Amino acid sequence: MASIKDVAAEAGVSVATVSRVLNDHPSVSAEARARVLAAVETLGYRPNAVARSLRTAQTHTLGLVISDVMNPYFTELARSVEEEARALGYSVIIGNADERPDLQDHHVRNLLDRRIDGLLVSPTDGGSPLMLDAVRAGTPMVFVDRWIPGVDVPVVRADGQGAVRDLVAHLHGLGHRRLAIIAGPAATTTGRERVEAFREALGAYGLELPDAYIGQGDFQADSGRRVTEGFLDLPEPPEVVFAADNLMALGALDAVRARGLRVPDDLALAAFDDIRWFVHTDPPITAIAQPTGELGRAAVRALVDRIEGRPGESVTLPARLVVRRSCGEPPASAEPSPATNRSQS
Amino acid sequence: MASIKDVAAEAGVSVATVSRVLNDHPSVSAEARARVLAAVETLGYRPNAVARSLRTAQTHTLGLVISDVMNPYFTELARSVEEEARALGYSVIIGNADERPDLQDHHVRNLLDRRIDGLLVSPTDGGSPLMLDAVRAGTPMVFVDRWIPGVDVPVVRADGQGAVRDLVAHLHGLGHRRLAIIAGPAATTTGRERVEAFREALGAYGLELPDAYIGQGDFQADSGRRVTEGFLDLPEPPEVVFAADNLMALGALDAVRARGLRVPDDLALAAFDDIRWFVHTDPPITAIAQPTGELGRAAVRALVDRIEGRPGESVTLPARLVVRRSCGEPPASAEPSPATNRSQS
DNA sequence: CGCAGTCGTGTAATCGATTCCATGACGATC
DNA sequence: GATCGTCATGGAATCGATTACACGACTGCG
Repeated sequence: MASIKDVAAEAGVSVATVSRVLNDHPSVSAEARARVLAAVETLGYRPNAVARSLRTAQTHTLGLVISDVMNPYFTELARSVEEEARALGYSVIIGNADERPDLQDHHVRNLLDRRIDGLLVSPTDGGSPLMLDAVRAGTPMVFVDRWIPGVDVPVVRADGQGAVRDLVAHLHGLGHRRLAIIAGPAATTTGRERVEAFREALGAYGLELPDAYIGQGDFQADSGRRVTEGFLDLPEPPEVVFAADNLMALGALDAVRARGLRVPDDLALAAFDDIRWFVHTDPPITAIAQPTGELGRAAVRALVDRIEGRPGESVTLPARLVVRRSCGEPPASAEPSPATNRSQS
Repeated sequence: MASIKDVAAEAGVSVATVSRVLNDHPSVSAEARARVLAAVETLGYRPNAVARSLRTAQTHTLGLVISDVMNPYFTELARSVEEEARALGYSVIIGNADERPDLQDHHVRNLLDRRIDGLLVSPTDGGSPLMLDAVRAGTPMVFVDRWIPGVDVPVVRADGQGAVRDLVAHLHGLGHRRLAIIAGPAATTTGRERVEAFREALGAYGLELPDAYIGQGDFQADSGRRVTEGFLDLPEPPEVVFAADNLMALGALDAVRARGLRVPDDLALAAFDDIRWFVHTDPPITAIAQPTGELGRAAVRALVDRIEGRPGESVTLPARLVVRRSCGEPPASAEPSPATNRSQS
């Protein structure tokens, strides 16, 4: 593979001149520039990003450590992150933590070793020493979706409180009184917050959220199945299950189906995070939709701001309720088109 | 950030000794080793992967250029690729081509500039000059899922022919005679092959595949919707639509639903690529399942073989039919459990 | 006791870029 | 015509690692 020296030799100039042409520095004669460009062309030369990064101490790369790529919500987040980053001249390296703190640390370490310019994290736990060290060392960082309390890092996330209130209003209106939730890991902010928002919304209707109706999940389908089975085995099972993410909703659906029961007749179901397939499930699933693409883009902008020395601020966007049929009688009118979901709030 | 020089100074040895300790080279005294490790500890030193890569001309990184991350099939592929690569001591950088040749080239160029050790590609088109140049230049490469004919690169893929035959047998047995397909782009091997396999399987039953029953899709949901609408507008619409990937099946479902029609009564539906949600759609969708995880792992092994100087061979694994209810009367027995899908062949 | 071989260590070259500094040519100004 | 500034260019240092080579100390053997 041709190096800058080869180009310099071919063009009959010094490496300094080649470098200047490549970085279009003003003081290069038109003639030298032409000769260099011709040499670049004939040799098929491409600058070595590794060498360049060593010298400039910049990689123009962002790290994205995500809780679980197989979760469509995070897949979409990753996609929007990459798009916005590309638009701003950065590449993205994704690390999939699979909801495992050890894997998360592995990826953070790997990304730091590669000297990425900044880190976007959706933390799987309450903050490992490694992550806290990275923050202390001044690594530009932004949290997205989930965050670690008490750490001075901008957070870009959706606020589900209003939507959860809308959901509970909807459920209450359908006559449901025994409402249960499949929570995410207590170590995550979203795991805790969604339970709190739910409890608070129930309180407004004078309803309780007993411990037996709080199932401990881990944001994976299997835990949704397991928790739902537990709910169904209760002497007084809930009438509604609210899954704190879409994968646990899938598991809940599996569990209900395995018992030969039906949604919503035997058990109503709602989920946090809307995905395209929810329109076509049996029945279509009522969900709380996050502005995922906008979150990803805002997170990248905040991170790049930090990297380039600007403040980089936190952003909170509202989530919204999308009513379908999984909680009971269909809404007044069907969704106008399969492509767009109707919001009720 | 501390460098190897700082460690050397702290430990009172030369940088060479530090490097030897770090790469556990045999000839270092126990005492020097201890002092170096202590210094590494107190400084929180981590080797700079950029500098190391420059010197060793190895990045221990694989590039994965994938057609579309939002497609669950590719998401799963990416996940298994990363897992196997990690097990073999490599990291993976993913580039999402979004089915766009220009984006694909962008990512290939970017990865090449970063001097990745090898490239895993699921080509979106018939092979850009850039990609062909990379092959010619000797970049270790392996194609996965799709490939470019006439290029000497190992291919790891699933063979769907048997499963497509099984599917057509199933459809024929249900009494369907007018079968249509939503094809993928003709520039991709999977786009062409699936049509050919379908045509051939139909032939075995004396059935034709008229041009009107071949819809041109692009592996994205919108095209599935558009093509299905076209089919439904035909004077003699097909009885079955076979979508060449799961996203186009989603689009087909949208289209059928928008007309107020039902699957399978008004139009039967089958898809290439099985995903977890197909169990819970209305109705559950009959699909051809690829051994996705095994494909990803095999592809990484082949690529790493190439990188480390071993041959690196092509692998073809069989896909299998998973019968559900989207084509007509349910199979003899229901799926035994939601977690495992029953194969019929 | 002397010589060869082994072992631990340091010096310095190297990877491929960027960039500071020096130099020479040339034009403008007084 | 001397002086100064600008411009194009090249030489060399530098980033942070790895590694070939040299060297001194020590061991073992004849």
